[in-house]
Amino acid sequence: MARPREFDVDSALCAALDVFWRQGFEGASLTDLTKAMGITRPSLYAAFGNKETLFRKALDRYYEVSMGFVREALAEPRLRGALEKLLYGYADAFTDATHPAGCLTTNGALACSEAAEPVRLELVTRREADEAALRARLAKARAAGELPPESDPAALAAYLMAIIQGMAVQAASGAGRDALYGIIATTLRAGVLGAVSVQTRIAKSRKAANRPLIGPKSTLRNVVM
Amino acid sequence: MARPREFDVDSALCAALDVFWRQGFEGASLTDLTKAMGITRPSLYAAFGNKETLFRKALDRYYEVSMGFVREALAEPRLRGALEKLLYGYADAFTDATHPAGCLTTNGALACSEAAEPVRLELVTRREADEAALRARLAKARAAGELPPESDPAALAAYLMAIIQGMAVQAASGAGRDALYGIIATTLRAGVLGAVSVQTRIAKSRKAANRPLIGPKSTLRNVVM
DNA sequence: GTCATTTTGTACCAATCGGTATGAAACTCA
DNA sequence: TGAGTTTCATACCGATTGGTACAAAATGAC
Repeated sequence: MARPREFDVDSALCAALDVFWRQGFEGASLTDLTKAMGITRPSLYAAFGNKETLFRKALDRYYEVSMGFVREALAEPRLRGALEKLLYGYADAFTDATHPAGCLTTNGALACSEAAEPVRLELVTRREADEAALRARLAKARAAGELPPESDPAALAAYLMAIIQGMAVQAASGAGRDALYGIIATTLRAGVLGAVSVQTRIAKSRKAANRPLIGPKSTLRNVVM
Repeated sequence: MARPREFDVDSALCAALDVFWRQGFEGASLTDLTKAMGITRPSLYAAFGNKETLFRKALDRYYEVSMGFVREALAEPRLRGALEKLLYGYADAFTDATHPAGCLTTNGALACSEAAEPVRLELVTRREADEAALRARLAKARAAGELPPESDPAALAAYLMAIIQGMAVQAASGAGRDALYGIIATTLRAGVLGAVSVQTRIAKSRKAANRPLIGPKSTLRNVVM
């Protein structure tokens, strides 16, 4: 009943996502966007509203596609597996050769002019939601006895998010996948997961001795936790 | 022999620094800058060259003033003291109420348009230099026996820089000083410094037993390192 | 006071910013 | 073959971008 559009909305959005990812919200001009998307300005505005709504749709797509692993990582039954999948998933996403380096959520608008403030706040909200999801997973792990009762899921989540965001910064600075893997290895060896693995060993010895999961604190655990 | 300038170059640069810190290089317009500095555009160009050279001078000042603690932190004789001063110093700088939140080096230009690419590369270089200095300090600590010989200063430096940059992201997102202190506490309790403190305890017991500093590895250290 | 020198404010530059008006082109339905 | 509807390309909008030309104003040297 009318003239059909000559471009694919999905692939155009995908192209816009990459431009925002590489240049940030303010650094991406409409000329950059339309050129990458292969469409004209009026087509962009008819299909996506304006620059800000286009960014929000690109952000949704980013979470669906590139951050899809997060949900399934957190759904892992054991905490150690969940955190490993989570951290390595982020490292892979931040250094995926088919996309710009780093993280859209940190690249998009860490600091910006007053005009882009709504976008910045949206990204802050997303980061907070990511941290909340991780916090919930850690709380669940503590309830399951995978973390000692005196551990603080909020503090651990903030710590892990800092490492993830730090990896995002380093990836945006040119760090390769190997460098990020090294950071994760250090984290897993000496950090929170040290406690987790110790806890796991304790749980195993408890199981072998047929003792309850929740019991007196181990001196070993006190050292690392 | 000529008309004297009516503004103080230093305080004007200080004002420009805060604008760049809050809005990033691209997000700070000349109108924003001149308004904050209290000078006109020709005065700015006469005194500072152009926008990019102004940013570089502001960046130098940032390192001199707000990052001055880094040098003295790394100069601490013991590694534990050095890293504590370093981490808490960054947390304080990122949440100093007299300046914008976060870190100029990450806020300035993580992702940007092609026009700002030289500035972005300058910031990448600065971050690399910061990491190199930390790496050198860790290598010195390993040579002094404060870290086990099999530890990797490069990996540890990348790990610590990730935490620092992650704190910068969270501060820019509105996290307060307490939140950053919590991240540091988690790092010190479970992370690299766990190894350091264990090592220190081992060294102390060695000293008490009048044994050499470098000896067989402790099983305790194997757990956390 | 006069000159040379530098800073100041104003007013401006071309280029680009995000966003649109307009009319031709392309489609479905009748 | 129209009528109706939507997308397309072009050309444009006012506002803002980084950057300057220019002349008045303010100084020290003579």
